Amino acid sequence: MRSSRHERRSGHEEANGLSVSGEPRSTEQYSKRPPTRRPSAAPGNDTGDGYVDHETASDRNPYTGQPFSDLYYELEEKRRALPVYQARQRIVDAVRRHRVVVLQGETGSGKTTQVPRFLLEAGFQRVVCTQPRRIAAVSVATRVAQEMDVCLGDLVGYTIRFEDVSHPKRTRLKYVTDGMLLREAFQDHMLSRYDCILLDEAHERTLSTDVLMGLIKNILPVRPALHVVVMSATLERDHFTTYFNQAPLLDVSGRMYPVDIRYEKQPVMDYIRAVEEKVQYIHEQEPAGDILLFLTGEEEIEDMCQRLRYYSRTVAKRGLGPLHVLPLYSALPLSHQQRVFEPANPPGARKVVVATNVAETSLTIDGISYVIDPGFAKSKIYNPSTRVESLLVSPISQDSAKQRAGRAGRTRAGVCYRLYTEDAFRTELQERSYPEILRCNLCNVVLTLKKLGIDDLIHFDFMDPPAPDTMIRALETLFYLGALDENVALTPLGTQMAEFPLDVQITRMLVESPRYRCSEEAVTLAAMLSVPNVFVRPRYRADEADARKERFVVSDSDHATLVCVFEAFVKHDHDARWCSENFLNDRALLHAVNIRRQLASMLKQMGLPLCSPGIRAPDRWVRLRRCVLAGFLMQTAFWVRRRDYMTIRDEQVVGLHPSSVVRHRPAWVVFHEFVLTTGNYIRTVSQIEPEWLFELSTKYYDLTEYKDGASRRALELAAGLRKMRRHGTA
DNA sequence: TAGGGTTTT
Repeated sequence: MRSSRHERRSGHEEANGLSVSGEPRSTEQYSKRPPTRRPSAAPGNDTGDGYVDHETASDRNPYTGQPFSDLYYELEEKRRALPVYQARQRIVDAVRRHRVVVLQGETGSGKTTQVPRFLLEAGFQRVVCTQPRRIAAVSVATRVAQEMDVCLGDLVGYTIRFEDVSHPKRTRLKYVTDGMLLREAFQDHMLSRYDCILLDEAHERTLSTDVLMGLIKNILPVRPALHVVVMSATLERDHFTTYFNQAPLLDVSGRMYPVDIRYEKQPVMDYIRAVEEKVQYIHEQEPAGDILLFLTGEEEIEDMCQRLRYYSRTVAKRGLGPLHVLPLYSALPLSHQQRVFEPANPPGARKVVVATNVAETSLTIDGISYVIDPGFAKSKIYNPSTRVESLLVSPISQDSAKQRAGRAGRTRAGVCYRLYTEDAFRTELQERSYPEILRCNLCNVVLTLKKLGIDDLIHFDFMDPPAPDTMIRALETLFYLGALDENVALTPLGTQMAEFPLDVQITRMLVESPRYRCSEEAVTLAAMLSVPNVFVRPRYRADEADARKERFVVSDSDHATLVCVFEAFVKHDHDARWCSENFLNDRALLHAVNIRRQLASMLKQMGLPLCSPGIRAPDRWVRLRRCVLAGFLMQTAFWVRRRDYMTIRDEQVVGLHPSSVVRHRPAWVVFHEFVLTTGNYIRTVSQIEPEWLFELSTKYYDLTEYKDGASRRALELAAGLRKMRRHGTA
């Protein structure tokens, strides 16, 4: 096969005047093909319709002119065995014939690695394929480059935050995170670099993919040569085809093994106990095979692991093999996460992976025979009336349950135990999960859309339009932050703010920071506020962890404390051991180092000076606290009683979160976030002086805007105080 | 005086 003679690429496409889009294309355009398609570059056999069939290709790589490597032949064999390979002509034909095609297929069908390549080989000039996760973009691009026997970063590449392994001209197939493609659209509203865009894992409905879909729908009519493929898991629905005006649906079934779904006969009262019993049942009654079970969070998982390890010790006495119990959640150190991919220890033990939703989408563990699905997950919800985002344990969707079940059929036939009744599955679980865009505040989405040149947000064609209240809240916040004007138009400040990959309040703090002469500190803080909590506090060593934290404390500011932690981390050369001794999460801190570097270079590019009062300056933290207030000006609270504060305007009674280092109950604080857990808490707070509020010269603290109430009285008191100080009487 | 699912720019 590989030695068969190939035909030189004929002029077929030019001859019939058809481009891949089925639209006339001038020869001038056609002649702009990159060198890889020159006849001398020896491409594969043209099957007569413009599709190059590498089955009859030569033993020289058409893209490099080099002989193929041994790895190439090995991978080529595997690739041809993929289900999607059989459908390649069908896929190419459909994409040529239609502007948008929806392609469904399970993980394992090979759609992510193969479809973009089919389209490249069919003659598309620049193909981009989005992924929701960085790690997927990297690993898929690497794989495809290997399969095509080309150097990664040349013909095939990837672009993710902090890492661009692509060539501006030579890269013709690029994998990117969805957020990254959205960023690219900031510079190039029409995404004119690409003639083919693939949105992969669209069923996950990430914020960025949703915005991209809306954007692309806008672009399609003005870019007649653009073709789009929306790829998703098979979830039996026509949501995408409807949204894209009856786009054709192709199904590329994956190589899935059957999964036997077993329901409970009666509703389960205590799912934790039911999970434990189900593991015991499987271990004692069912054949060998690893178990994956889903729980909602770290604490639940660590508890369950303890229980199961205890059980494992007891069964050993009864002559049963041991369990190898492994937790899996994203906050777990990477080395611990890796353990779920290793063989069971001792050999022959039954592996039990106790996981959060990471195992539903991000991490795929092969060799699972049993899935236990209690039907719950934590999910973020946003309440626009209180402006609070919170995590809530809630029932999963039918789609999510299907995804979980599928995890048992990846390498062999499996069983999924659903710890709820079949009736509950049909009547109580909603069909789909709420997409992210309906569950979070929209400040950044609005800013992004404005930056993309979309002015009419009301008529923007979201697949699922967000609630009007949420939209209004976002517009209001952006207005007070100075990003939008009275006409809801982007201000110069807003244009600048949209560039930053940060929450809008953090961005505002950052761009204000040179004015407070503390931009060095502000950049550090911005990075620290953008990563997960750096303080580790294991339940059984809580006191020890608290004692260690004391070393970094600046007693009137959690924000300043975070800066101190970061600076200590840098001083200790990013040392992982130092982190673990000090109960700090080194992964989060390293991430903060990267973010800080990126932000500092952005500030420099924008001509915003990096300055600091110096680490010994007595007013260092005062400046930082004022600067935080400049960004988080809508998030202040005043003291009412004991540990209780009241938020300004909304007048919610909130507690100071117990993790705060601020203990002396200052009259006014600025807070980073409002969390709803076992109570209402404000978390990551700093003391502020009330007169700073009026010095912000913002409408937000204009007393005439306040009805008579606690907020007004608190502000009046503060204003009175200000007057008294001015007259030297206080 | 406590709990944070997952991901991205």
